[in-house]
Amino acid sequence: MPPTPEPKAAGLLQGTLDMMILQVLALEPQHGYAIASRLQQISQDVLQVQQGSLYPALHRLEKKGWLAAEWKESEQGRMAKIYSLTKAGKKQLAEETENWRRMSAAIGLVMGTAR
Amino acid sequence: MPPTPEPKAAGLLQGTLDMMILQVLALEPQHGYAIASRLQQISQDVLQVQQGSLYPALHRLEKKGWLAAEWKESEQGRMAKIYSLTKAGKKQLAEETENWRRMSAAIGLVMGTAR
DNA sequence: TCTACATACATCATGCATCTAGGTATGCAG
DNA sequence: CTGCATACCTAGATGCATGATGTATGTAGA
Repeated sequence: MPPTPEPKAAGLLQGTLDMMILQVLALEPQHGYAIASRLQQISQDVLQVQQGSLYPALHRLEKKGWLAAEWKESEQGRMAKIYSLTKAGKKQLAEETENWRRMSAAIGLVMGTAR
Repeated sequence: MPPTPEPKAAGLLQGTLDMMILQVLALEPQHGYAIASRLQQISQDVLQVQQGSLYPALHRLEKKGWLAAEWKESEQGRMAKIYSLTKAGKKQLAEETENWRRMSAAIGLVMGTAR
């Protein structure tokens, strides 16, 4: 058998995916597939974004006007849908970030992880 | 109109309620209503646990064997269902706490809140 | 006494984000 | 020509939080 299956980091925290997508796009426009890779990479493999979560999220955000999409060529020389933050998306990101801070701080208080 | 409606701290982070209930009960056995009050108080009013979330969660946790329930008199002199952590619940709490740390740290990395 | 409010439990319908599992298509390495 | 990484997508199931609603009791105040 394999060396030890590794518990495998479970799913995402509900509600944080949208925020993280906005954050990644705030740095630089990206296509979906790349966003997922970035998140996994930045988080050192803790966050694994399933495609079945990713694409619905992108469509959700675009429909709400936080994102704009455009077909372009990716770095690998293929067509890809490049997403970028709209002005409304930037505002939304600020709001969600602030809310995350409040929430995680509150949970920290409960869990005795203050500081 | 009222002085300013106050944005009102939105709901909980999906998946964190179970962990927080376990944590509160790790300090001292409590009945449901008191658990909700504690959480709100400890979090300085950021976390508002709806009864429609609370009681299903308690039943969920009891069914899984993390909690044990017993009818006793509350401090206010009424009958109340007092919940306490089982041994399995203690183990579960440790696991969920560890997972929360990993997750929130990972999100912190993404959001540039490392530290 | 009557009313309102806090305590204390509970369920149901709804909404919604995520996951699993499937599918299409292309380009490149072996 | 086979497999893998890239790149997009959807459908169905699951599971949790919410809002609404319901019951019952004790107590403070009018």
